[in-house]
Amino acid sequence: MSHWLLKTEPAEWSWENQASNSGVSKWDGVRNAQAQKLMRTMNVDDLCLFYHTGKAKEVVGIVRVLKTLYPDPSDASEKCGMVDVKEVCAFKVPVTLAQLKQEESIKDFMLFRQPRLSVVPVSQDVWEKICELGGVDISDLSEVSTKATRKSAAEEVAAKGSLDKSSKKHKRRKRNAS
DNA sequence: GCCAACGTTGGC
DNA sequence: GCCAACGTTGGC
Repeated sequence: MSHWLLKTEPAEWSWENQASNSGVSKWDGVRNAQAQKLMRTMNVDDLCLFYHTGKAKEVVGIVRVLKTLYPDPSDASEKCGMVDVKEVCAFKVPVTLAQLKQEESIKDFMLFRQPRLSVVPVSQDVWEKICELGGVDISDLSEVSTKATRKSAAEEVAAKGSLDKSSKKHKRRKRNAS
């Protein structure tokens, strides 16, 4: 499984927006060729850091890839694709870019070297570090992921109730309020 | 197919 | 608001 960082300008699409609609959304509007190439390699259940650019400049939560790349109808050239993502959890504490830049252990994070790229690969080291800083328990995430992998994402959504029932240890995730 | 000029992104 | 770093466009 791979990890990613997805950037968004909160004025256009924020974590609060993501949390609505059962936390599910299309990640459309990506036009950059390199970002498209990276998105193409995303797999179902890959986990992504949800990053606010602009004034905020901080990682605020985690989303999971629900559907791999498919055509983005908002692209007139019909060449660009998009993925579907679903909210996994919010960070207990947002992790700022300034904070990350001070971390000696993740100096080679691609986010620093290519600040304009809106889809950034995240190494395991960086993933663990950022989740730790955000107050998120990674083992809790792998439980969700492993379970989801057994069924396709579509099935998971459809069979949500039965999944909940059949899993003794299942921890109920926070439903989006608002 | 090169490259200058221009546009865009996003950190500072 | 500025500017560095890219990306894109279009003339040649």
